Amino acid sequence: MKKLTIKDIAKEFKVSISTVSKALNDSYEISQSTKEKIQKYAKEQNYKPNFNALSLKNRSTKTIGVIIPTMLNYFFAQVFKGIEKTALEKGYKVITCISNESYDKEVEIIEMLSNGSIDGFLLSMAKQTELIHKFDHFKTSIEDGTPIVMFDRVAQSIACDKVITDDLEGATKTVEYLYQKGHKKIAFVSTMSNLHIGKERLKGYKEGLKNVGLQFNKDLVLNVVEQDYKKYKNIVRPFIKNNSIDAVITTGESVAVSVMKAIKKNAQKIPKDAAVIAFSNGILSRHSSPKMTTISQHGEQMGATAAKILIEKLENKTKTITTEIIKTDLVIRDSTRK
Amino acid sequence: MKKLTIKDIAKEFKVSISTVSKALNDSYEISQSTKEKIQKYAKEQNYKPNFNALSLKNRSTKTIGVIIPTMLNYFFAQVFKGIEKTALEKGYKVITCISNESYDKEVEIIEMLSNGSIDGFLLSMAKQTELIHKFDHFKTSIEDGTPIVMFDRVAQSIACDKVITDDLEGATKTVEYLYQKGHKKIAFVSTMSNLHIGKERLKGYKEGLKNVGLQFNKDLVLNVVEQDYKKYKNIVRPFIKNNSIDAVITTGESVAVSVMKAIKKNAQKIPKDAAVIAFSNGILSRHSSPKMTTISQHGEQMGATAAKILIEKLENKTKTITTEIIKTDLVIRDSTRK
DNA sequence: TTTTCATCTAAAAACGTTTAATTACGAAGA
DNA sequence: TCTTCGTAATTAAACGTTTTTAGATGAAAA
Repeated sequence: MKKLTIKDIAKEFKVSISTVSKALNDSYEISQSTKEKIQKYAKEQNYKPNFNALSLKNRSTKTIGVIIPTMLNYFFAQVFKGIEKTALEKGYKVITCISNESYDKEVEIIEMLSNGSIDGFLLSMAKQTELIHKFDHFKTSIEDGTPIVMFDRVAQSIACDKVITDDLEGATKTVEYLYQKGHKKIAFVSTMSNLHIGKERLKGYKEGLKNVGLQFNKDLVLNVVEQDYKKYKNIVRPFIKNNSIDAVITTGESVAVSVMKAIKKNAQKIPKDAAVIAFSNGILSRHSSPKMTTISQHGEQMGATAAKILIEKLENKTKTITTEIIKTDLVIRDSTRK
Repeated sequence: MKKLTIKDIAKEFKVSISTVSKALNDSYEISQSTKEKIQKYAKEQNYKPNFNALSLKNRSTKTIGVIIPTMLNYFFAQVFKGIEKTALEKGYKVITCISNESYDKEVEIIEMLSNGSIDGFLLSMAKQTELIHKFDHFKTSIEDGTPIVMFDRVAQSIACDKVITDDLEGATKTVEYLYQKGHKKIAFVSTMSNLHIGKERLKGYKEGLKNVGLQFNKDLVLNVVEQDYKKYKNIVRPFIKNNSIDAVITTGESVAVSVMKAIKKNAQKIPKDAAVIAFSNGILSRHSSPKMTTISQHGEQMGATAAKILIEKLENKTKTITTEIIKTDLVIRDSTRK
């Protein structure tokens, strides 16, 4: 019933607790016979060293704090999968908290976990935090000796390890790909124009246009606010109707679905008359009709990389600060010409 | 830099550590003046009692272990959201592990966390566990004093608290609803015929038929294996083609999309000629065309309920074992007649 | 026989807390 | 004056480990 401790084992064999501890750790100081019987007994009784006692002693919890804006998003869920898997492989547990895109929640979580619960943080900023640009909580944590590795939505000005996707190049390459397939009027629809990664994608779009010799036309850029996906239609439809577009790049799959509907409504065939490509990792793109060509982001790899970097830092294998860039992939499906 | 401890504060004021401890806990044994100056200082210096020391002393970690089959699933992600939110509100942290539907992983996780890392478990069984029907790891954990609350995929034979959805009634009501809208040939497509909840849904379907006086016809039941969603088409299309169906209930949204496509292919209009209703919480149903009518499962509420039950148990407010049933809701969208 | 050494085991301190038991000291009551 | 009491503080033990330091025993060396 009650958990077995080293003390109980000591009593069982009428030896001191230090003998038991050393026996279990296979110390040279302990005779073979003693070690054997103690180890055998411990195994039989399923003895497990108490986690809190160990953490207290070692001043290390083998636990990582993860702060993620939401889990109701395929990309972040993928990142989390990568984190959890890698952490477990390396013997680390994961305490996961959801910031819900709120700055206050983020601060609260960091506060709460800064009492020796965890060895380091893995986090992606809340939207609100990025908008109001308040990063003191991150700085404090790092200064207090709790390292942070940021992923996807990172704070430029904070000196810490980062893992990001190559949003810029992803967009650039996509424009080039579309141009190569014969598209000339390529639109860009963004649901994250206020976020850094949104800006990067736009920048990449412009760069792509320049690379292929197309003129940038601000009328072909549409910014919609995320969340109210039901309203996408009202904004997207006129945009498609009023511009004779032959390709659209979107920053997310949800709005891409709206775009596809609008294109069809506009009596254009996909991909014959107009192609659609979305930044996405979701399931929507795989089930839409036609199935969507996407710029895929390798969320799991991002999570795994971030976890690896943090753990190496915690185990003092690295001193330097790095920014790892995860490449995007163009996954060709049926919303683009063959 | 280094974390402030009670000892440091004691040194600062040249008092004993117990005085500091009592002062911080506002004990009557300590004079007002001493309490004030110590509390003030602690606040200024942002003192936080060490988590591991506390856990060791109190034999309670205020931490919950969550074992979830996957996060790449909107329903489970919703459940997790509910868990995390409720836990945090009640001052609990959450260590989250993904079983990936694997029995071995599940066992490994329970082993790993059974060293005083957590006070209790919140879990939904891996598919494999349910199939091979091996529940000893659950039993052991409970016997060793670590309570478990199971959600959604629960082990009938284990005596512990459970939170489930009313799959049976959800299906029954749906059949009745469809009948009332004039449907007579109602099919049932399952992606989880081997899981208990799958069986419940089938049972509910049959019951519904009986209630409205329709004959059960096994030809109208289609079982497909989950996962290979790309292959759904090959199985679903002939099924739709060969049976003159006027309504379909599916256990998931992914296969429902296939069903809808097959119906269209079969030159039937949705919902005029055939209606489709899926058990689902996902985003697919909200973005499909037509938008799907669903039996919605309240994942967040399920998570919140499970967390609440576990925490009450941990804080000794409850002794009894309960099974909480979360009702489903029929969310009417455009794949059913008005 | 005494010293020295090797081998094994035990005691004690430490990690950061809380709390029961104890002490110190001055004021009030006898 | 002596006892009793109340207040404010300290000491010590405990939670479960690891690790440093110390001790015991017996055999080999002198």
